[in-house]
Amino acid sequence: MAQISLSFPDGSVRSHDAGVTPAQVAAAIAPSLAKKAISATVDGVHWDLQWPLERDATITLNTLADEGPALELIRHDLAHVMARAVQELYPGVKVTIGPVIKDGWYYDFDRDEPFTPDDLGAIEKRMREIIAARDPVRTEVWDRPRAIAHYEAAGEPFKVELIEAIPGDEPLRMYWHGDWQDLCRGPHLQHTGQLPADAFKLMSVAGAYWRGDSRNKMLQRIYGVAFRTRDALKAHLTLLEEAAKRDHRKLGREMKLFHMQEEAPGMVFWHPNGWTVYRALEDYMRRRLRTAGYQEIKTPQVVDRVLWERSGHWEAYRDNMFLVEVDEEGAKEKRINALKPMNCPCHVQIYNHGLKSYRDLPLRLAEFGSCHRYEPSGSMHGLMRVRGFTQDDAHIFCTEDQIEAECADFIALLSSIYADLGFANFDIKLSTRPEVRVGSDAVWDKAETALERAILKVRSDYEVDPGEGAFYGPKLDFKLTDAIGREWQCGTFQADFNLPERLDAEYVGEDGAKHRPVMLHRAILGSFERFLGILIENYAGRLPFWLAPRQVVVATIVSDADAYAREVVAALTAAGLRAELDTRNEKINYKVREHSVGKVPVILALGAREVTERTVSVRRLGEQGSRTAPLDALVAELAAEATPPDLR
RNA sequence: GCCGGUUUAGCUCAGCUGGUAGAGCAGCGGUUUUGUAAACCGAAGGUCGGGGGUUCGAGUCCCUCAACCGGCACCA
Repeated sequence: MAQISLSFPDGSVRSHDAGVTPAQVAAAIAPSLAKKAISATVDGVHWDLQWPLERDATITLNTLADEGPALELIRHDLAHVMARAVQELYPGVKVTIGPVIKDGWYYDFDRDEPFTPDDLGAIEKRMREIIAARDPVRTEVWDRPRAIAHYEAAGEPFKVELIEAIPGDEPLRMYWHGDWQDLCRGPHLQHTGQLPADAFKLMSVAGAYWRGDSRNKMLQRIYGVAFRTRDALKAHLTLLEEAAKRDHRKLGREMKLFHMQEEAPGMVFWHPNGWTVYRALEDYMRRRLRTAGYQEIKTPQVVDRVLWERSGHWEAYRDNMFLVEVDEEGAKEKRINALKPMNCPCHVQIYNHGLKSYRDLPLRLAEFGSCHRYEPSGSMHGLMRVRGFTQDDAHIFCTEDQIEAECADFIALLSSIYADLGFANFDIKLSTRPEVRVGSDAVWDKAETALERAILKVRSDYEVDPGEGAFYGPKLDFKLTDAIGREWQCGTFQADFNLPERLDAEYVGEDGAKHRPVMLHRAILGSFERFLGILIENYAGRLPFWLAPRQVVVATIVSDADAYAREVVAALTAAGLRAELDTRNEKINYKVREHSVGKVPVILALGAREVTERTVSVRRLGEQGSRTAPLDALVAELAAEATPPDLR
């Protein structure tokens, strides 16, 4: 029999018969290793202990101590164990897929009855029994007809469909956990006893469409989380609790920032505190855009359908538009208007006024554009996904040759703004040409390269999403993460070869002839609403001083300090600070607690001593103690701190 | 939009198998003048998300609509 040589991480090389399995290799080294091994990594590929090795390779034997492979296997095997538990407890349930995801796994089932929280408990219990049984994991390679026949006989139509979707005549791999069988590419553990019975938890059940398509049947998805140890699981659950405390919907209530109500779903009622933050952010953005060469404009909210017909929105986007019907006296038919869902067509109207020369380009028109979109009811989420929102929108009209420079400038501006606002890290995604598109391949080549090169000027890591671009041009998405780890698109940069054509935008070139400009849609915050939601969560409500709605609360300890407190508030206000007075008949402990909960960054406590000395006792949010400072010095200090980052 | 869950006082929540609603905090009135994360006493506060039905009787059971929460789909 042929020999193969296996190189180990410590540099040693061992010779084995071809076809040897990693399990046998481990056994040849030490019985203890054979026992605790969970998988191998063979030339960088995660390899099942049962899979034969046919040629020379570098090999690492993994144990539960190796976090990466261990977590992957634990989560993957738990998905199988859960599916087995479900089929044992609820005969007739059909299985589909169960992949590993961040922190855990899910498995989608087809069952007529819904799973209840009680069911989750029962399933977990059954899973622990399967783990305690230490059932062996076994694998075999089957050919396609056999696999299909098996699943047809077993009444598992989803599995049949999966097999049929696997390309070519690839052999299929079957896995058994005990007697329970599943189609799976592996790898898996040696036996269920290698699973940590106390380090996983079933979290929730949710609907999910078969193969992610809303035209398909809705299945029931059970989510689980798993780690290597009980402590790691507990740490994860604690993290979730902490994240829940940062939820902007909860903080928005506690900090009296905004509310929403049934009569206007997806619309925000901004309260004084929240609106203060909003305006501080808007003022900042206005300054940044002005210095970056943008001109601010304002366009109508309500626009006749004819413009939306011309722009193409009427055909493509009408279902998402709020329509306004106007019954004009004497008119033959009702006139239909729509609340603008986007600003672009209006911006082109401004561009189209007057003849533009190539010398006018690039022309950057910015608007804090209030838009309304009828979002699906199930997609709304606090401030993150709303029906009425304001974009920090702008459209750059330029030539194809200017795309790259404009994109590079944009990314630089966005990076600087994100940094000012506390986001050093964000993800960039480049979406390239889809199947159905407008514009020549030459133009797409040019635009995609321009975007790519612009990114590379700033950083090397970005994700490419082939085919996910808009039909009118390639785009960049800039994503930030919320408290619960969900990603939200904020910034965007989209090249558009379509709208200038549809709305007949042109400029006179150097050659005296008329040309079509390219239109670049771009936003940095995305929407003020979403961005504020993310800001609140990112800072857990403790906004930077310059953005804090109430920067200082002046709280009296005794009523004899009331007059002086009013004087202190006046001094702070005169220095441009947002200060509030609290002379209520309450103990200082009470006031400190209440304003701390309200996330006020600075509390000034005033008692008899401060009145006499003309000082203030300063307590910073999050700090335990306090310090005493002369009033004038403190006012100057805070005024400096309140300066927005771009004015420092 | 789809699946599941939830909706009781301003907020957080209790209310078992149907017998006509309860707590803490907040708010209000009073006492207290207080030194850095909740002083004390008192009175009050709810058509139990909307509508319909079953029943002698519905917060509780059924239907329906809505909003919200978690997913899925959507986010040209």
